Parts: sequence; C-alpha cells; structure tokens
Amino acid sequence: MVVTLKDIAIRAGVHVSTVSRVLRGKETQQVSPQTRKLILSIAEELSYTPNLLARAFRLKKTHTIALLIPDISNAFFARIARSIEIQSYNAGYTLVVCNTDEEQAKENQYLNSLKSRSIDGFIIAPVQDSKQQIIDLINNKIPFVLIDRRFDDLETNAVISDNEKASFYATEYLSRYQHKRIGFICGRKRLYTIKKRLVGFQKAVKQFQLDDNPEMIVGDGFTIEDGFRATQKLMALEHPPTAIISSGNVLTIGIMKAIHERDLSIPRDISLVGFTDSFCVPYWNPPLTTISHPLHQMGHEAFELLLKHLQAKETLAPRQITIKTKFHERHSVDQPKIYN
Amino acid sequence: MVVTLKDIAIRAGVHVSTVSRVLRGKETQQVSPQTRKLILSIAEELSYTPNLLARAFRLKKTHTIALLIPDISNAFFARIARSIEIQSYNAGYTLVVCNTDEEQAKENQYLNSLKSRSIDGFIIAPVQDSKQQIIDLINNKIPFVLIDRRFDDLETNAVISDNEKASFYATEYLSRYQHKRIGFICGRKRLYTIKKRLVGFQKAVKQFQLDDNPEMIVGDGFTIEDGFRATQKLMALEHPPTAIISSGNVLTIGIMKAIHERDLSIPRDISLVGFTDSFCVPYWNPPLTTISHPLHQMGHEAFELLLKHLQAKETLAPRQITIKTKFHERHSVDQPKIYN
DNA sequence: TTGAAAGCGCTACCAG
DNA sequence: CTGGTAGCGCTTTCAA
Repeated sequence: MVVTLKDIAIRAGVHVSTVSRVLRGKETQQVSPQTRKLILSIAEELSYTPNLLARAFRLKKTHTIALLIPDISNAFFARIARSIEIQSYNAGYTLVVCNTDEEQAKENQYLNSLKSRSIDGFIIAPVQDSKQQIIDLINNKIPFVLIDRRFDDLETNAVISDNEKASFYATEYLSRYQHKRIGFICGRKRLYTIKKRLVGFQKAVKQFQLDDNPEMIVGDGFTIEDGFRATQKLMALEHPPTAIISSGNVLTIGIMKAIHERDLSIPRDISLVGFTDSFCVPYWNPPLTTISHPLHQMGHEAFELLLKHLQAKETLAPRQITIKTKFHERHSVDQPKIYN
Repeated sequence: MVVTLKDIAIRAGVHVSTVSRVLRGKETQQVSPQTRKLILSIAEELSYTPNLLARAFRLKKTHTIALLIPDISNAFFARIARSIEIQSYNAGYTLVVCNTDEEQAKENQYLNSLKSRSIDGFIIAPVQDSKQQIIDLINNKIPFVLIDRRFDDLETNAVISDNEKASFYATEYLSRYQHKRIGFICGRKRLYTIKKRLVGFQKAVKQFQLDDNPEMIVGDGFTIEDGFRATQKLMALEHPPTAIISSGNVLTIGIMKAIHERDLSIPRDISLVGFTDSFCVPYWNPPLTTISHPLHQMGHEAFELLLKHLQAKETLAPRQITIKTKFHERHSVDQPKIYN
C-alpha cells in the first residue's frame, strides 16, 4: 500500500497537520525536535513519498511546464527541447512536450487541455495562424515564453534569433561570389522567422543590386516536397537563379533532390546556403554552407526566463532576448558558371 | 474566474452531483432530459472546462503516460517519441518525455518522481545498468512497455527489433564483397540491442569463416568520441579491418571522422555499414549503407500495447513484439583493395 | 508547539 | 431521477 501522511501520523501518535509541517513546512515552522525526529524516522522507515498529485491539486501548482513545438523529430526543435529538459530536470520541473504540426487547431487544443491540468508555465514556438491563444494566455496571467518566433505587435517574453541579419549576411555572402540571381525558398510564410529572413534577403537584394524579380521568392511550407516543388519552380524560370537560400532544415533535402534530378551539381552548377541545424550537415554530399542557431543557448535562456516568472511574487515585465546565429562556410558555394 | 461544477449547480438550481452526472456520467445514468439540457446550456454559457487535476486526483488516473528514452535529440528516439505522441494525442493522453542520458540514476529518479505523480503507464527504453526499477514496476503492477531493449530474463511487455538477424545479415553482406576482416564497433555493451548485434556478428564470423580476432570488436559507448577512438584502435591493429560495422547513429560520425583523418576514403579504402536511422543519411558523403528501424511502427506497437493494458480490467499477460529492420544498399561498401 | 477543521473540485455511493 | 454525504491526500488557518 501507498503510505500517506495519515499513516505516519497514526504511528507517531500525532496529527496529520503536524506531520505535514515537519515534512513540508518552511524552516521557520516551530516543531519540537523530538516530534520532528520521530516523524522523520517513521517517514524514512515507511519510505514515504508524498503524493504529488494531491499536493498539486491543493496548491494549484503542478511543477510542470509544457513545451509546444511543431515537431520533436525535427532536429531544430529536438535540440531546443533537450536543452530545456535538462534544465527543467535540474530545477525539479516535469516537462511535457507537445507537437503542433504547425496546426493552429492542435496548438489550441493542447493549450486548453494543458491549462485545465494546471500547467505552471509554457514555452511555445507558436504556429502563428492566429494570436488569439497567446492573447488569452496573457489575459489569464499564465507565465509563458515564446521561442524562435514572436508576434511583432505583441509584447511578450520571447527568445528569438537574429533571422534578418543572418539572411542579409547569407545573401551578401553569395553576392560576394558574384551571384546576381539568388532564389529564396521560404518555409511557411506566415512565420515570424520566415518573414524576418525574407526582409533580410530583400534588403540585401536592394543594397547589392541583385535581381529583384519577385519570382525569385518561392515556397510556403517546410516539407521535403515543398522544397522540391519550390526548386522546380525556380529552375523553370526563364532566368533561373545561380544560387539558392533555403530557410529550412528538411526543406533543404527537397531542394537538393530537385537539383540532383536535373543532373545539376552543387556548387558547380548552383550554389546553396541553408538555415539548417542538423548535426550531420557537415557529412552531407556536398557539405552544406549553413546558418545555424545556438539551440542550446536558446532553450537555456527561454527556460531561465520562464523560471524567473514562475518564481516571481508579482507579474514581471516581458523581455525579449535575441540570440546570434552562426555562419558556417563549407563547400556548397562557388562562383556562378552556367546561366550567367 | 474559473468555473466549477458548483457554479453550474447554483445557476441551475440543482446539486453538484447532478451536474457531474450530466457532464461526466456514463450514458446509462438516468437524468431527466430537461435538467440535462439546462445544465448543458449553462455549462456552455459559462464555458466550463473540467479541472483535470481535480479529476485525476479523485480518480487516481491522470490520463498521462511517460516515455523514458536516453536522448530525445537522437533521431532514433525522436522518431519513436513522435510516433507515440501522435497516438497518445489521438487517444486523449498527455505524454511526458524524459531523457535518461543512459544514466541509471536519472532513470530511477524519473521513475520515482513520475510514480508519485500517478502516471498511468510507461514506455521505456531502459538504461539496463540495473533491472531493479523494472522489477519494482512489475511488483507495483504499473503498466509499462519496454521499447528497443528488453531483459532476456524478465517477462515484460516489449517492442524490439531483430538486431541479431540484422547484424548477421550485414556481416554476411560484407563477406559477399570478399571482406574477411570486419571490425565491429559496439555501442554500450551492456545494452540488449548491442549484445544481440554482437551475437549476430559473431555467428556470421563463424559461419562465413571470417577473421575471428577478438580485437576486431571494439568500443563501449555511443558518442562521436567513442566512435572516433574505437576506429583509431581498429586502424592501429597490425591487420586492420577492411570493413566496419557501426552500431550507432552518432557513433558513425566519429567513425567517419577517424577514417577521413587517416586520409582513407569510403568505400575505396574501407567499407562501412551502420545501424543508423537519421533521415539525412542518403545525403551523407558518401551515402551510407545502413540498417534502419521502422521507428514509427515500433512506437505505434508500443503505444497500442500499453493502451491495451491501461484499458484492461484485469492484468494481461506480457507480450513481446519483434519488428523487422530494413537493409538499405547505398555506396559505402566495395570490395577490399588495400590491406588485402 | 500542536490539534482541529476546512476545503481544493471532483466522483461515487446510498437513500429517498 | 435527484440530493446528500463522504472522501481522495494534502496544506493552511485558527485556536488552544
């Protein structure tokens, strides 16, 4: 049988409230040394473990946080998740990871169901088809931190990366290799990150006087298939690009597939730079020049920020933290030869 | 404010128990159509959501299951996790994912903490330094399913793959390419999967009369560094192997690194076959010949099995399910040229 | 320093 | 068909 406070109380000949005081009470609580010792020894003997569910119910604090991400099997989010999990473990929190599949309905449902389970706080990479859920969170005063994505017009906690700069730099980098026609393959256009990357790209196009044909910007999704089709579209242009920027992990696979199917070679025939965080990218064929995120740091900052809010007595002002991305030169970029 | 049954009861002028019956009671419960309708409409109006925590506490059923794996950022486990999460979502369960880092202490701590949170059931890829925790689970009659790994001498639910056969086949495959000296790089030797793969390898070595020098078997860990050092050891042998079998995802990166640092090329100088499930393997340089697991299916079967146990009235007999692995020929195997 | 009582929100049982 | 009551295990307030 499971041991409860009552069992200990009976054995010790004291009241449950006394047992509770000894086992959970603050240090300041006055309990006589004898009874304290007695209770402690009985608890030990019966190997008492508190019923955390009962406690959570009573206290309305579950010591559980939830992480909402599009897909845990995506290396990007897997590593963010891992970093958060390590810290929540150390801080004594349980972490629930939920996959939204970029579907607003799933995000909503998870959020609702988790709220009724009294989750203490959330870390969310929001789907961004709607911001209503996030507004509700604010209104309900539930602590949360957005990660990777935020809403420009919403003042919330957020840990994001410098997408615009990174994208600008990648474009500049390609232009230094004499590329004039650079294709930009978006992921989901509605996302904060993609919007910012697009802005960075467009600014660079303007500044370095690259081909600003709007057809150079294609794609609206993150799957292999999305990348494949977007690339086909680019290749079918009268003046196809000599270089491509990919804004997604898995997306890039589809892009490479499309390039290979045309019997083109990277970087000889076409250059490729990707926003990619898979640890095996250096072993790809060819090794890809990438922009990567310090995912561990992002997770770390997000959790720390959330923890501050969880522990604060009063409501804290929201904070935005921007993390610098890294640029890795490998072997997927060269000067344009054909098409030029 | 949060709406409770009591609020609805007061508004409807009925007792909470009646409200509970309408909102949660079985179909068979008798409630007059009028009151039912009234209660339903008030619940709707106040947008009542049940306090799942209170219910879980009362029912001692949290509708939560936990998945214990070594590392969610490992593609192998990430995809198992994903598959389980999809199903648990559909079945109305919340999933808690915990990373044990192959540390028995972490596994123990998670198990204990989760037990006191009244988790309904577990899916576990056990660390296997000890089996005491698993035995405790059996004794406490807590439903669980082992995944990927099991204990030969413990009758439990388990979903595993045919490691021995796969390893035998990989060895046979290399021997058909005329390899006589094949190195086998283990992951953690204590693990069920590794033990089985080793057995399959050794059986093939015997059957196809390959070099049975025990120094051909090296390694005891899953990190890049482990793979790197193990490979160095193999290469330092008087008669180094002409082919290597890797038993791990990340491990393989270290192996390739060591091979490249020796200025050897795959498969020209040395052949390589790996147990690997990363989706980007076909894009590696060179594309790796691999044994892969139907991870989705493994997760699927594991959850289904657990669900059966969760829903069963009495205790069910444990079941073992074995999933077939797949062999993918790519371009990392050739006939031995040097060393022979 | 300790005991007694109340109650978190819900469900289940018994009685009418 | 409905109301009342009890209680899950814990914490907290008030009183003694």
